Amino acid sequence: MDLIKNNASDAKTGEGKKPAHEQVYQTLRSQIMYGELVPGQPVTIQGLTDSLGVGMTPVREAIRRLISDGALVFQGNRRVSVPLLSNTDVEQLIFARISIESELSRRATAIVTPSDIDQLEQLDQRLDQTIADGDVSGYLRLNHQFHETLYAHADAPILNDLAERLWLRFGPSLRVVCGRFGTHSLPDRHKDIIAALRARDAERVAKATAQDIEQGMELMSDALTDA
Amino acid sequence: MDLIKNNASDAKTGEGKKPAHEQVYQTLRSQIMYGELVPGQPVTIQGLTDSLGVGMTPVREAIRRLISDGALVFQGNRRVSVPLLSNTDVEQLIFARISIESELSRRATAIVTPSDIDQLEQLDQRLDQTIADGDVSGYLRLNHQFHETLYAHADAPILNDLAERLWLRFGPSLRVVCGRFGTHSLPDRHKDIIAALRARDAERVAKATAQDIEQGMELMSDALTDA
DNA sequence: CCCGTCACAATATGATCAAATTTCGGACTG
DNA sequence: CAGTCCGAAATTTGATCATATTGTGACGGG
Repeated sequence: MDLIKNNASDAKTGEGKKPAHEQVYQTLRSQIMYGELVPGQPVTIQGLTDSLGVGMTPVREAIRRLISDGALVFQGNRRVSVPLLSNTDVEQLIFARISIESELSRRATAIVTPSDIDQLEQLDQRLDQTIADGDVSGYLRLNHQFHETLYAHADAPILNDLAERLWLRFGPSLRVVCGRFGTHSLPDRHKDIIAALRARDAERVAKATAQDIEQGMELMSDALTDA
Repeated sequence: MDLIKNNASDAKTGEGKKPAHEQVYQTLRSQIMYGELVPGQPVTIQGLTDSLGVGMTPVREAIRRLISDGALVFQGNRRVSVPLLSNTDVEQLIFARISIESELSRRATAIVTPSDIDQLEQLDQRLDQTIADGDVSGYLRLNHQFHETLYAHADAPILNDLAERLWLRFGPSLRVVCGRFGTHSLPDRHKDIIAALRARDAERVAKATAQDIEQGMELMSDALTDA
């Protein structure tokens, strides 16, 4: 919330000078992706201008962008909310994720360096820790970071973009599942992925990725059906 | 409860019920998709406010949305333009289109009614006419409409959304290809698709769709390489 | 050739208008 | 007499615009 005023102060850090609408977008995107906003929860422009302390134009732009991303939906007349996934939605997401992300894994296999793989392994170890601790937020962030890091090495920006879009769609619902079942039931095929990466076996990497996705998503599907 | 009220005030566009930012989005989207804006061409906010006769807020929102769609790109410093596809871009688009759109075709096969198929055939006949006439704009619109109509019967909004996004990306470049080579060299696997639909052979429909996509996209790839 | 100044375009805010939902009051019915 | 239903006013929210501010790039002078 203080991210608006510090334009002048942290100009020396070299990181700043992002426009406000970009910051609002990043903030909201993170809140949605990691489930700080509950599915079905309404989102109002004026509420956000108030809570974020910026004018309405940047908020409007960020919301439009997130709607286009599928991270927010246009609920009837002039009302937006975090989407609630139906069973058919989840089923489509499973197909799309497996298609796109398996390919990203496959492409990354030939490109990653051994040190990249080490970095992934480190991420996975921290991920295991969050699972052991029951740290849902940490799990969501690190799980995403693991996949994001892997896919970043595929050198395929368009496919990457599609994958990001898919993650934005199921992020909020994944949080709900974790909140209900805890982290212990979560699947983790990451060790298979890492081993296959070391072996430079692209098909095995793709297969492990597909399994990781399928298990996680079907868990989500079951939980949503139950609700 | 929704009585139709005629807004006689808006004389410029002639119709009135959608918000302005939505109209701006649709207009720009259409111009980009059907190649009325050339790839690489810069797009300015003020230019659009002037030419479209609306304030800048709606224009800004529309542009953000189109950037998120991948239909426009953020060229460095506060400048946006229609994207120019590289070879690796096209190659990724081929993969994604075949993955997603083949599945849409597959799903549509079980759902389409005979009259739906007749409608598709009618579209395809009009499409042939545009090819014979060398009518590039008509070809682009009808070709898109053919696929859109087919996919609409797949009852898979999320996959549909992904497909639309992909079309937005290659639309402008497709126009360039047609402008260079004319319409006669364009592939048309639509008759295979229609025949397979009538036979209710989902795999054959998917295969024909994949071939239609691959031929068209590779033609585009060649043309871009040549340039 | 470098630096300062000027101009233009984009960003951001607040005000204003329109629409919709909600709430409150009254009337009608059981 | 009480409960419910309908309608109008009020509040809340969204949409648009006009305007001020800021940053960037270009042009000209030193």
